[in-house]
Amino acid sequence: MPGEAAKTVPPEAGSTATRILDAAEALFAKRGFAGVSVREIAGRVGLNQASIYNHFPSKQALYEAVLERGLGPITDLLAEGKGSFQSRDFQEQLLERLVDHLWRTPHLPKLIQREVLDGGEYLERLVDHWLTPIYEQGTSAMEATPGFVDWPLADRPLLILGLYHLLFGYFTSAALYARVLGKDPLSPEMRRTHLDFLRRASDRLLHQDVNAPTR
Amino acid sequence: MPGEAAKTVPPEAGSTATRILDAAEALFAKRGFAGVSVREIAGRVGLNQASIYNHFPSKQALYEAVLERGLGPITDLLAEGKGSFQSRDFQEQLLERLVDHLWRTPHLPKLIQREVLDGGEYLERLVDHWLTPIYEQGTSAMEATPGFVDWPLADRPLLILGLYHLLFGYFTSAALYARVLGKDPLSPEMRRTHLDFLRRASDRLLHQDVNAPTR
Amino acid sequence: MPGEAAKTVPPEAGSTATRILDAAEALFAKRGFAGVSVREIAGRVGLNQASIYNHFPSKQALYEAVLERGLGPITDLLAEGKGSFQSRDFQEQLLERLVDHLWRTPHLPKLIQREVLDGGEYLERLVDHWLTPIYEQGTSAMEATPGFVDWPLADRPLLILGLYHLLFGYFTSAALYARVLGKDPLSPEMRRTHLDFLRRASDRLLHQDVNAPTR
Amino acid sequence: MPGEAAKTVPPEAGSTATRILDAAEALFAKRGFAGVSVREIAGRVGLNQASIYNHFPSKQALYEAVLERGLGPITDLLAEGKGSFQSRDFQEQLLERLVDHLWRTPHLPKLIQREVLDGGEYLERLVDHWLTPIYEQGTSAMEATPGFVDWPLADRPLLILGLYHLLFGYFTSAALYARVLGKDPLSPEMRRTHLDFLRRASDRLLHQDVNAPTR
DNA sequence: GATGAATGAGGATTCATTCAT
DNA sequence: AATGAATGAATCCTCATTCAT
Repeated sequence: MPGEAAKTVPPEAGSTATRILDAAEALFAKRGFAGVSVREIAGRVGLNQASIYNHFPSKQALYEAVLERGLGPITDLLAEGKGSFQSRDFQEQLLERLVDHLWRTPHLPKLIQREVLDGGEYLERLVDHWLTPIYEQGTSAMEATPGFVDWPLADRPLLILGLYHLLFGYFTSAALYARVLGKDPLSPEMRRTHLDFLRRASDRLLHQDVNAPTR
Repeated sequence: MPGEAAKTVPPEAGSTATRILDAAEALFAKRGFAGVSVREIAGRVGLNQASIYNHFPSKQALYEAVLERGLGPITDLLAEGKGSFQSRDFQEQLLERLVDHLWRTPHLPKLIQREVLDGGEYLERLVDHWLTPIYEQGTSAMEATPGFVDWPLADRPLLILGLYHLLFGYFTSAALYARVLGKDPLSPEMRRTHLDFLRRASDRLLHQDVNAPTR
Repeated sequence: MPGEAAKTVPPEAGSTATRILDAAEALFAKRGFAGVSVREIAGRVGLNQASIYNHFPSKQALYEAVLERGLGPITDLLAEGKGSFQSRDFQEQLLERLVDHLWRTPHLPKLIQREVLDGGEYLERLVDHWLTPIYEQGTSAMEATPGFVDWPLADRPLLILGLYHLLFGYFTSAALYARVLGKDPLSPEMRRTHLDFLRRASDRLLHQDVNAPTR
Repeated sequence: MPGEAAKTVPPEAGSTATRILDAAEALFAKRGFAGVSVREIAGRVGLNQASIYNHFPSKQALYEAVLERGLGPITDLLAEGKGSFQSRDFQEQLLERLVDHLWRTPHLPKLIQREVLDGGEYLERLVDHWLTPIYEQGTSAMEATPGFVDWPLADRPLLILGLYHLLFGYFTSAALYARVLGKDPLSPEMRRTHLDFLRRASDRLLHQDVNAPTR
């Protein structure tokens, strides 16, 4: 998108390590691990290249610190309501809070999507240790949701991941949305539209008593 | 990152240029433009790095050739039925043919997603020259679909892009699916499940007479 | 010693790889592995830094190639007369040929001494595979030499290694000799003196009927 | 290279400066000036790299302090008996005291040998100001030793330097000895063997009435 | 006296690209 | 069409050193 002109992280914005993480997060999200040089990250923070290594032992470690920092709140969010997935209210609330968080950290979905595309090993750990438990618990909780059990068993995992794509896709494909919609998808006024759409879509997919034949 | 099992493109598989494109497609899909070196592509084809330049003038040009080759059939597919989006039969058929094509070229969605994440300028051209016209025509055609006009005006673009994510996400996130499902998402037996799921999901989103209050 | 002004290996002197080896040998001998940069080696050969890597995969590999090339002839020399150490004539001849070789490759002893000082692993392989067998065979052959068996058993290994130091020390300490002697120790006229000295010294240590009390 | 077993200089062992010197001596001996980083020296002493500069103005100065501290006692030893070289008793005694000193500071010969190999300028000063006078005085004193004057004039400097190699070589090549002898050359039980050998060897080279034809 | 952070210079190595063969 | 060799620029990272705290 616009304004590629080297934005600098303002010097007052938190500790040096935090400012490095901020700059790295933005850059890794925009161009991926291989597409970003340590020099560039340092430049954004107004540091010499070598100074990065006073805060992080390697580019890889910095990358992982970025992921860690970004993913923590999300897995927390999910883990938090471990026992209450079956309540529709909770589901609504969770959706709202997730959307909220993503709107505040729009780099995050891109980072995750890049990690997923790479099949990176960090993803592996994340999925195994955090997501799978939550996923399984969530799934079993959903068994109580009428609209969910309408779906064939085999489709249910795809449905859940589909919901994930519906949610994350908006951010990972912001560039595409911008082009197609003709307006900035991250503008404040799009936020409500986005949430409304997600509510409606998940409603149709999850909470409807469906007798309609698939054809 | 892992899984480097040096697959070589077999010498008999088409012209040298084609074999280069094949190797490049797989690698660019897996690791992105910046994450792949010309040397590595050449290695996969059993060529010296210099030889690549007998077939493509630059790495960038090779990358674009890969995109061109991959995207052509898809835009053709879409452009083909320019006038007939309003028929539900056609929509069903289009979905089936798209899924078909993607199953045959599973690298493609990854390439596209990377392009989208990068906000690459190639994407720009593609969207402006090809997708936007089709998108607009498709949208206006869909106005005849009852399940579609149930959606608020503002949501409709999001819905269409959401369908895109539902479809493409399966491939872009193959690594995630593999981990979560515990089985190879590209195995032949998953194919039908995937198509079934897509049918059911688009059905619910598009073709249902919905009176259910969104809450 | 004199003339530190970047001597360049003349372009006509053999293949590029050989010229790299020559330059590297001289530099590694003079300043050790860590004290020499690839850039400097390349500079001496009149090459760009990167070009070195067209001929050797790494600095370490280049270093080992230098050792290999230098040590080969010496171990060959030793291995050659495997069965004939007991003949005094052969011993004389061996000494002469060794001295000859070292005078032609005066960098070599320095390289070896540096490797010995480092306790490098290359030395390990060399000693175990090449030197130890020769050493053992040589030792047992010497049992027939009267002047040798005069030495207490425990001293014999030290004696052999002492002879090695007498021989190699002249080259490893060339700088010291230059300073102390006040003349270039590698000048042609010193060569005979050196050989004479070695003959006389080994004679006294090895071939004398000694009854003199050690004190 | 191997054997990095991070030995730390114990905190109680003397003043900080001394502990730095100890750590630096061991490391410089093992890997040479260029092969050791200030960070590593600091690490061994349990200090931050910057702290080194509270005690020594530069890496180079630290290196020279190490040499100074190590070489002082040796040149003292030699200078001490300036007038009494001609006595055989003194020679014996000197040898014993030298060996003694070296066994207590086995890093020293390695440091010296590295300096010699480098042809370092510190060596230059050392040789010119200290060694040459002693060497000349020693030589002229030896003129009274019958076994010495048996040697041709031209050989005599080589003989003296040869004795030096016999003595120092044991320490500079400790790694080689370890490998060839199959036991630790610095173990206490080797000490006597070593001294005995040196006595016997210098005896044969220096104190024998030799009529035996060199052949 | 100790240290965390900063930095310019330089370390080895890889990059995409060119060119003569 | 293929390649070995060459190269300038860039890669990540380490170096010795400085300085404010």
